[in-house]
Amino acid sequence: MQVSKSLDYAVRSLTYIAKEKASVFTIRDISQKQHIPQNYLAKIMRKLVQKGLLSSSPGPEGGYSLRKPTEDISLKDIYEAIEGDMQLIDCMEKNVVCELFDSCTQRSVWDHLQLHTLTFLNDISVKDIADNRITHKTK
Amino acid sequence: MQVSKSLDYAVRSLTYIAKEKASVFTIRDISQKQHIPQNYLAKIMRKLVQKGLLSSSPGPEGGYSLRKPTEDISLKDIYEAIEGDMQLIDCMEKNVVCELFDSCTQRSVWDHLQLHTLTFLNDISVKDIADNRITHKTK
DNA sequence: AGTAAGTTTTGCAAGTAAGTAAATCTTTGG
DNA sequence: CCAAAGATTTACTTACTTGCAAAACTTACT
Repeated sequence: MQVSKSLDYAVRSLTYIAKEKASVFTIRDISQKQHIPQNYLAKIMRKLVQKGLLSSSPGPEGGYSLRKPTEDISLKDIYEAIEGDMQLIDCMEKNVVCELFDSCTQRSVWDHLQLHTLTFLNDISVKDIADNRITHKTK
Repeated sequence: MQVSKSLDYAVRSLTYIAKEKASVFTIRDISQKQHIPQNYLAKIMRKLVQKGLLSSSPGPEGGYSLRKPTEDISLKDIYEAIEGDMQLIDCMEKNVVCELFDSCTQRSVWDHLQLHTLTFLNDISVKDIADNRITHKTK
């Protein structure tokens, strides 16, 4: 159970963007400041663009910029942009009716953990991180 | 962010053991009943033995048995037996003083999530799962 | 001593995440 | 139109997880 590099890089990049006042950022800038491999970052940014978190434009004066205010971008949004819908485990037999289903008390444990985690991620915005204000409201 | 197969298999196996009344279980039995690849399971069981959750003995009448009551084995114990200490992310530069440390508001987000997750795992025992009683006390 | 039932170890193959390098497309400005 | 600055895409390593197979070790029993 690990947060992937991709997700960490994505959050790191968006937080960087949130902290700076500029409106357009290049891959080179972000990758240098945040120590992220440039071509790898390019792929990550692409996903963020495709999912509508960022817009991009090539050419001089080009780069990436935010599509919405940073308080409206949650960690859950970033997670899903990068990794797709969360699925903490793959059920034993994919796309097949699971023989073990009836006796599977297992499943609900991971479901609970997943719900917990999603709630946690949903409650934190990029702005919260940029402002270093990440006390999670445990309800 | 995924629960590894290894961890899922480990929990599944221990839960199976907790549910049955026998005192000794063979790899073959567990792998057949729980649909877990036999040789892969062997490696997992080995870890559980090394970490003191199970004892094992070869030969006829041999197999694996519990080292302590199932209510005293938490998901956290199993996690740590299989994966080692939880580390949701590897810091940017391993074993090196991180240049970004001062401005790294990132880190504490993952620390919070990790703490959350560990608390969750620590509150659930194998017995809880076997008895299908996994309502987590969100405090 | 020998054999069967078990665990334990070793080696290999496929799939995926992470990283590296280079080529290609797109816009801006002369 | 041309060139430079940028994003985008493609291809190739590297390491790790998962899975598979076989060999090696250990105990109980006859």
